[in-house]
This record gives sequence, structure tokens and C-alpha cells, in this order.
Amino acid sequence: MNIGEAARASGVSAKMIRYYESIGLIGSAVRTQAGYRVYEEADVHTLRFVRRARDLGFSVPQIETLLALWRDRSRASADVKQVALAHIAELEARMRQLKQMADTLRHLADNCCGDGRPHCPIIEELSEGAEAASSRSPHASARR
Amino acid sequence: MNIGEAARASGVSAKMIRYYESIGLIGSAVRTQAGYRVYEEADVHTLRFVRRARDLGFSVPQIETLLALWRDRSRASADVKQVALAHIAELEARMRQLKQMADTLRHLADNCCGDGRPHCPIIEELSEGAEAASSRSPHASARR
DNA sequence: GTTGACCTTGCCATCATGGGAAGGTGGATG
DNA sequence: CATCCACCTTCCCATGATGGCAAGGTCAAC
Repeated sequence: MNIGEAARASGVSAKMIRYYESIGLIGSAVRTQAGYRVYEEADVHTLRFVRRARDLGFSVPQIETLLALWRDRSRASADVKQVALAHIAELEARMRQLKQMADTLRHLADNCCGDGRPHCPIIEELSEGAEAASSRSPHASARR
Repeated sequence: MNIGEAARASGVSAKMIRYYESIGLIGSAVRTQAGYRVYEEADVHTLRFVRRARDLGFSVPQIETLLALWRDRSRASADVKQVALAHIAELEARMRQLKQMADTLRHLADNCCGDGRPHCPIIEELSEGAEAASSRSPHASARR
């Protein structure tokens, strides 16, 4: 099957299949004489694995690890669990950051009349900046 | 004051100050004869505003809007609030995505013994893919 | 033999940020 | 005055995962 069909069958775009091949996440596909990539059912299976891992927010390096564990029939489930738990921790850290931003903003917005007058605690916070708004070290860039 | 001092005073890196100038988020700094950028207290104040907005997760276009509102002494606080609420909604949407990923993973990890044996529900989910794991439309890419 | 759908590679863009190179400035010290 | 170090300048590159577009080759059907 050609790349387009593999893309439809796996839910991974043709573009991304080529990309995954280029970075070595998946093996190089067999080519026809004309240079077309050819895929088997097993490849589609792998691609679906990758897509599901992406849907769960795993990064490409993590997926590399997961693929290796998948293929390793003598893997220890502890190794898989470790990757998963590390990722959960990462997701939770990101959630905490977002939550802190949202909470701060929500608090400010709740105190903003939202009418036609210029007075606004949101703008004030940004310009005068109560650094101590929430337990945050002075310049800890809470970005991303 | 030079860019380095402005960076230290505002918490925005010199690199980013130049970047913000290049994209027009902040005005072009006055230059010395030698081409050095020169900053006043007011500029540092603006930079701090930008940094705080970034810390709250606002994108550059949103900060552009916020800066304009800040400078507009006849602004309507409703306009500021609208920007803030839209951003809160965005943050919450991202949190929901992350939460769904984390919940799914947590569930799988809870069912993984995490011992030396190969059997692992996490790997199984990825390879066999119970698409119906959590209310998620068939191929709704839950990406970012 | 033409057409249309598909494939190939390659480059560009995203978004905010950092790194580094090559070269000019400025002030302090020998 | 020469030297040195810290600073400044611009320019290019990289990130991560993804999409878009363009120019050109392939294939199958009609």
C-alpha cells in the first residue's frame, strides 16, 4: 500500500509518516522502483501505535522508548510504567502551571467591573505587578 | 541605560527585548551614536508589563492588545476583561486536554503491575487501542 | 495519449526562546 | 596610549511537531 493509504489507515498524515521516517522513529519504508514508499499491515499497526501515543501527549523520544518496549517481548512492565508515570508527572506539572495562570487571571477578572470605565484591576496587576500574587519566586519564568 | 541593564531591571532577556522590538510589540529604542539601544525607566516599565503578561500565558498578539488598552486612558474595562476571559477559556481548554490524557494514562498505569513481567495494559492500549477508552470521537486528534 | 490522482523532495512557516559567531564600543587599568 | 574585558550589534541556526506549497515524476483509467 502507498503512503496515502497507510495514512488513512493509521490516522497519521503522509507528511508525518515521512517525518517520522526522517528522524528515525520508524524504519525506512521499502520503495518501489519509482521510489514510492510501500507499507504493510504491520507498518500501519506501528503507525497507529505512534498516533495513539501522540494522542496521549507523549513526545517523540518517549514514543521511541515505548516502541522499543512494545517490540521487546521480554520487557518489564515496570519500564513501561515508569515512562507513563514520568509523562503523567509532566502533564500534571503543565496543568499546575496553567491552573496557576488561570486562577490568577480569574481572580483579577472577578474584580473587574467589565463596564465602560477605564479602571481595571487586570491592567493594574500587569502594570504595577504584585509579584507576590501567588507563591512564585521573583523571576521564575512560569512560561510554557 | 543599555539593553543589559534594562533586561536585568525588567526580567526580560536582552535577546527578547530585541525580538519584541523587531516584531513591533514595543517601539524602537533610541540609539547612541554607536548604535547602542538606550532605555528609560518608562521602557523598563513597559517591559515589565510584557513579562508579567507572558507569565500569565498571554500570547504576543494578546499582549499587543493589552498594551494598547494600558496606554488608552479612556479604555473600557470591559475590553480588558474580554481579553482576559478569552485567555482563561483557552487555558482551561488546554487543561482539559491535558487532564484527559493524564486521566487515561493514570487509569492504565493503575492497572499495570509494574513488575518484571512483560504484560502491560499501557502497551496494550497503545497497540490494540481501545479507541473508546474515554469519550473521544474516533479520530479527533487530541493534539495541542 | 491525456487526464487526474497520487507520489517524490525540498523549502518555508509556525511560536517564543536560546545559542553562538563575528565584529564594534566603552571604560578601566597598566 | 595600549590593552583588556564586558558589553553591544547583527545575523544565522535550532527547538517540536505540524501544515502548506511548489516543481516535477508515476500510475491507472478512459
